[in-house]
Amino acid sequence: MDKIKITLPDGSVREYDKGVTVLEITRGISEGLARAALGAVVNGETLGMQETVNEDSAFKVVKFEDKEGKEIFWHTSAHIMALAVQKLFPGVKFAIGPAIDSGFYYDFDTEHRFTPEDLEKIEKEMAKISKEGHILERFVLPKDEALKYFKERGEVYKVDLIEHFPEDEEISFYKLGEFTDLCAGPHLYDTKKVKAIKLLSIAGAYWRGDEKNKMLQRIYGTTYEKKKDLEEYLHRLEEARKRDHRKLGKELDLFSIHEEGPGFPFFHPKGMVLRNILENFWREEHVKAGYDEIKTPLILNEDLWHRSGHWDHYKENMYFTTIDEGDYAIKPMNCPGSILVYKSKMYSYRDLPLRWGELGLVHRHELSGALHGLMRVRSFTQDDAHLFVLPSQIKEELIGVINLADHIYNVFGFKYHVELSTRPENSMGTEEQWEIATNGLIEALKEKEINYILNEGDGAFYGPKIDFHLEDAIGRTWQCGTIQLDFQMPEKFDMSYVDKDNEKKRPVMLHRTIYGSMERFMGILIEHYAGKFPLWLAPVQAIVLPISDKFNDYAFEMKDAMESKGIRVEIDTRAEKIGYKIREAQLQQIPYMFVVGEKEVEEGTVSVRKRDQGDLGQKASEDIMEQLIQEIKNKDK
RNA sequence: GCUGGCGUAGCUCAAUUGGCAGAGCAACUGACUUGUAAUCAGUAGGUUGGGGGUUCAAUUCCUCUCGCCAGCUCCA
Repeated sequence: MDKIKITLPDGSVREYDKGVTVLEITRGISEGLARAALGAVVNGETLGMQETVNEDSAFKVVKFEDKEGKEIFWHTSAHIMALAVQKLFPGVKFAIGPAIDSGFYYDFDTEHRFTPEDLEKIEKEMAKISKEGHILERFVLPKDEALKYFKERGEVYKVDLIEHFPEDEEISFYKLGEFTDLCAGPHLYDTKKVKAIKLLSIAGAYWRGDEKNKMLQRIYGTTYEKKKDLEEYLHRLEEARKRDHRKLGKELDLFSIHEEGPGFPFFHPKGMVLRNILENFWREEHVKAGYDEIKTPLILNEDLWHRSGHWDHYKENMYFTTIDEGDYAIKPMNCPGSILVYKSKMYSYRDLPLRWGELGLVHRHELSGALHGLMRVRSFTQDDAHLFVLPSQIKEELIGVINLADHIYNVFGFKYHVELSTRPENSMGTEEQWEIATNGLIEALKEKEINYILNEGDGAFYGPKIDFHLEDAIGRTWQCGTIQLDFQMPEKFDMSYVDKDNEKKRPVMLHRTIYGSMERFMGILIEHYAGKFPLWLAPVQAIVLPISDKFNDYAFEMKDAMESKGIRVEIDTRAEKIGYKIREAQLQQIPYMFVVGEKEVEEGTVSVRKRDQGDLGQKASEDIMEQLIQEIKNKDK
């Protein structure tokens, strides 16, 4: 294996395997202060670092994988930005400034309103700081001295942070020029590497993320060592903007959202073709997986929502109405409806598990600022299902749902990861019930050998959940599927089945979605494919393009032949040149274009042109299309 | 909801210190009858998101309101 040679400041040379990024080398010094190991050289290049060190250790090399290396780079960049802001805007108070996925931010508290012009000024100042090559120096203070340090300087946010630290902990600081920050590190050795700098945006953010706290001003930025890498990143941002489903939804005429109904999307004919394909596919897969389908009403009386707990836990997100002086609510979730279906008769243990799917339209009053195209709306159709199972069937049924989700995501070529959310503060039920439910989910995940991220306290009010987060083509993730294990609703609604021993017993309820919602899933699909849908999803699969109107009759013949085979085909008979028609068909991302002119009429064929770029996919209709093309071409042979 | 920014033709965007609202594409009409990413000519299209105010005069300044965008919070 390739080795990296590192020359340490004392002249000694060490070798490390390639493939790890060695960013930090530390050296112990006296007086309880840690200082930079000066000038470690890796493959001829000076590296830097800072890290906690005790007096005994001569050197400590901390190896970072790529991701952590970037974090360090951006974290140092945040400090550079803070120093620049301190210089340009004296009196600014500092909150926090971490690295994030693709850069960093810092939260500031100041009367001054940052403007785009300010960002340019700050960028310039940062470049200057970078060039000057300041060293980041680390030192520690006991808690009381650390508090005193920031109190004297009026840094209320730093004081607030330190007050939450344990009493006996040493507080670590990093000093960069005139800017000294509370910071655990680690950092780059100096500022020289931060060469390509771009501040991206200004936004509001609450202190500690709590909307009751003061709103601070957050500046987002990103930095790279090489200008080329920054340009590549900005290019990727631009590409992401190009595949924004709100833009493509308009261009491809799939859906629209109007001022008359913020958060209530309208689906156009082509959008409905896509939506219906998704629904049909969903139904086919659920029949195979042993599901039945139900449908429950949108409006149900208020009393039901009191019983379900939604009144106490979800009221602020619900819409209400009055009918004949009675109080009603528009459903924000489908479960109570499903429960009423269950309660309409008696069940034997032999009837369970019941798996009831429902494409259920729900309405939720989301905050106006949260609305986002199809991804976050106020009315949406969940591809919901409720499973009523014996306690002994929990694990098996959970695994069944996980398998179904995995299968469906694979068809679309989505990668995904799973997150587990546990009991929130404002929830129903006993500690014991929550533990059993949470362990049930963990066991199913273990059995499937699925790694997951834990979100403490993020569960639904009636039970813990696992969420499936899908990754789109450019690496962003979106929460779609969810599985929730619920002991509360069956109890609230006194649900039962009759067991072997002739005793009435309580079923367990599973809530789950796979697409999540038709709307969000469509939004993700549009961005995932950048509008270049695989053939089986394309709203228009083919278009017939006559060279001139002399060939219209033949073109219609071809169109009819394809339609009779179930192909979604259009025809463009306008008096335009063929180049113009092809350009339009290409912009509409139509997978197949069939050009017909004199030659084709004579030979009884069509000339096939495939859409540029975009995988036509492997599912279903691909075969039919190819077969059809062959049939037309071989017609007279 | 909060902080900041933005709303001009169906779309993408112009309009100097407040001084006659414009262009390209799309649409429509006509000509052209076309061979693989934009044929030519013409026509029409606007209470400048909405209300109120300042002014001789408001797309421009002030104010309220609605919507959109980014972020926070929240979430399928």
